[in-house]
Amino acid sequence: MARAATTADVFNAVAERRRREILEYLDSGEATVGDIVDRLDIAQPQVSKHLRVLREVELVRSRSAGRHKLYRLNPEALRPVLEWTARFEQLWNERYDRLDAYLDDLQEEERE
Amino acid sequence: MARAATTADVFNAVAERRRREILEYLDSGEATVGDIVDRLDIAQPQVSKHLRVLREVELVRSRSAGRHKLYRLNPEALRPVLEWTARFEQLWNERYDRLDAYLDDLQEEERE
DNA sequence: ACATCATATTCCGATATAGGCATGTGTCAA
DNA sequence: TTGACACATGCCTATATCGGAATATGATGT
Repeated sequence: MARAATTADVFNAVAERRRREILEYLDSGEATVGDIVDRLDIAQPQVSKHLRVLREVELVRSRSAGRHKLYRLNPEALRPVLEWTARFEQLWNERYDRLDAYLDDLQEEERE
Repeated sequence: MARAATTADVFNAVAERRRREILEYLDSGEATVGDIVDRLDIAQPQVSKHLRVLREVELVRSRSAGRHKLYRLNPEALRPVLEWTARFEQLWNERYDRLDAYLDDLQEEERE
């Protein structure tokens, strides 16, 4: 047996940097394959392939618009990752703070 | 180029089911390689290999105790995953609820 | 020194990837 | 219909995985 398919689940799909970058970009709204190609400087075929993987795990959805295809993020599909990760949250915060407080801290750090 | 190494970052390390299971098990405290073998029913060599990967990305630490080796979770290393995933959180909740409320809901669901 | 227990490493085979490049499919406009 | 544009797919190579089996390393007790 080899490594699990990238389409096996969201964890595998998201393990790839490029795909994470694509998702981050789509965070700002619908985008065309060409938009992604230009913005992230990835060859068009690879973008299409990555989008295929992301579509298979439901991380993105698409709709056709003329000869373009608009891709949009489906963040719901990331739930399993958040859920799984969050179960360990209390462990790295000895005072068992709530997660939102933790996230607030992160935002403050980013501000500096 | 092939797929990124499993030790390339935490995302890749955590993409593997077995490794996630090992981390979940270690959530309950230090454990021996043998403990993991027994509890998760994975062959010993594969457990050692998985632990190697997890160690390389700092997700676990180890200490020797006689002829045993005790592995413990280092949840800090999961931060990048939580941070990255959390940035999309507001998107899957139209009312922009706080994340802790979201988690509370999850707990209730699990209770049933 | 030796046998034993606990863990790590190596070799193997099967599989699947990501990127590069060429090509196919589909849509629009003249 | 033809050409141009947007996107998808196929083929190829290099690489890295996972599991299984065998073996190596390391510590313990006698």
